[in-house]
Amino acid sequence: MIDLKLLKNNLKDIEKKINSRGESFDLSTIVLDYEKKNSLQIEIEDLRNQKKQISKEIGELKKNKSNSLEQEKRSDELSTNLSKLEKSFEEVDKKLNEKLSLIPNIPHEKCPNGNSEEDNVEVYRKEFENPKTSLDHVEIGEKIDSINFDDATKVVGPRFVVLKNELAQMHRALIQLMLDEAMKNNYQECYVPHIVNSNSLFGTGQLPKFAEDSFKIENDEKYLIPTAEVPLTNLFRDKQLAVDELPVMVTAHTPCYRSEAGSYGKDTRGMIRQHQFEKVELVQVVHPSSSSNALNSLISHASSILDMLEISYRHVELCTGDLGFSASKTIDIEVWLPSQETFREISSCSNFTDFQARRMNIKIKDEKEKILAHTINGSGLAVGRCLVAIMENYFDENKGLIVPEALKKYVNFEFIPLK
RNA sequence: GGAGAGGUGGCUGAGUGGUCGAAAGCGGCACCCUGCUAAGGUGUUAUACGGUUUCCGUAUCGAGGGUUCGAAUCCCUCUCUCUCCGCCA
Repeated sequence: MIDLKLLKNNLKDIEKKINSRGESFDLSTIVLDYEKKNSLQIEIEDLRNQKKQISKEIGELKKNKSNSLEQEKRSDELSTNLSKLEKSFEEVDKKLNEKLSLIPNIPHEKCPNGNSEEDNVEVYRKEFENPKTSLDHVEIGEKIDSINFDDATKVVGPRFVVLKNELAQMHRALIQLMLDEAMKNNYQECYVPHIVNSNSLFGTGQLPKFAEDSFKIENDEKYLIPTAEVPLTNLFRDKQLAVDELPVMVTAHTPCYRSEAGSYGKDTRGMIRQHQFEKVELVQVVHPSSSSNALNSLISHASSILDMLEISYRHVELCTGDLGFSASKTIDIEVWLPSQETFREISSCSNFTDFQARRMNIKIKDEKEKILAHTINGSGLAVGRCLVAIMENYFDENKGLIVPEALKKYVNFEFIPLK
């Protein structure tokens, strides 16, 4: 949620920034609604004040056993007027909230302008030498008899996968490695619910606009989580954090469920885009003055996994047109996939400024004042895609899939042989 | 799933129709006093929104509705917590 007062005082500037995302929002009607709401509020409060006074008078009169009919009549009149005004106030307020909750965050000043992925800007690249193969992870999976999409389709449907044998172990080991790394970086490990209520999804910004992206539990206002960002960040909903508790740093491994509505025909091969995947998420709640640095630290925490695994990656700053709804600034970490001869997203690290904090009322208590916190998060990392990256970067066509050095202490084999 | 009890400020806990945004205590903050100081005294201490912004107004006692001139208090619905029983990984 953006700040209404700020919007009112900087309408043109904010409208321009938000519309640089590519969609055209009319923010001036929001400001008009806001002003209308305020003027109604003034009227209503005045009438309520009068009514209160009269009620007090009636109380006094009754105590003295005096007649209070005159006052009761006036109070009735005020009530009639009030209920009319209150009704229109509620309408305006509701309309205003509905509109406001659909407005995305304001992109950061320095966010590169652009319309799509094409306009994202590479800001960093790190390369490692690895064995060369022309096979993609699906073919590699077959060669080591460890990956099966048909079984998954039978059990549930498309966009799921079954992993077996040592590859399934490696998948699990990756989670362990990522959590260990997060804890080394002082994140507190949490085990969190994988189902959340609609308030939580509203808080992080998936609702109301992106309801169709999530799996909803039938006959219940609850959803499977699309990312651990939702339960982790909502741990702090309606909380007031003391300055000396900051920065709050939490992590969790969870499965993530996404309907992938609107991505028909996209990444249909392999396990790049699935309805269910595992992820280790990093979340920070920080003071506004340090959110920019916090994002950088989080990016380096996430990237360190790829440094350890020695797989080439780059950082890409998302342009205004590619930015997610709640984010003000986002750096994607993209990993090298030889089969596609391209870098693919494996983590998305964002600064949400006070946008999520305003939606879920996360505050920081200073000695003097209370201010909204800033929230930061990113994957550290997406496990499925990381496994894909390992498969394609560590496959020796004569030997099998080699276990990256950093992962060896988590499994009891050096490589997965060809079957 | 069945039965019962209960949700009041940072916390404990009074309050069953008016002068209650709410006693008292604890905790916090400010000042004062004081050589036995982990003591004493005084004051202050909720949140949000709005305004003509050192002040004023309105709302908020789990949430929503109702009764009433007037609701923390009465009525209805929902929700959450606790206890007991049942079932169960």
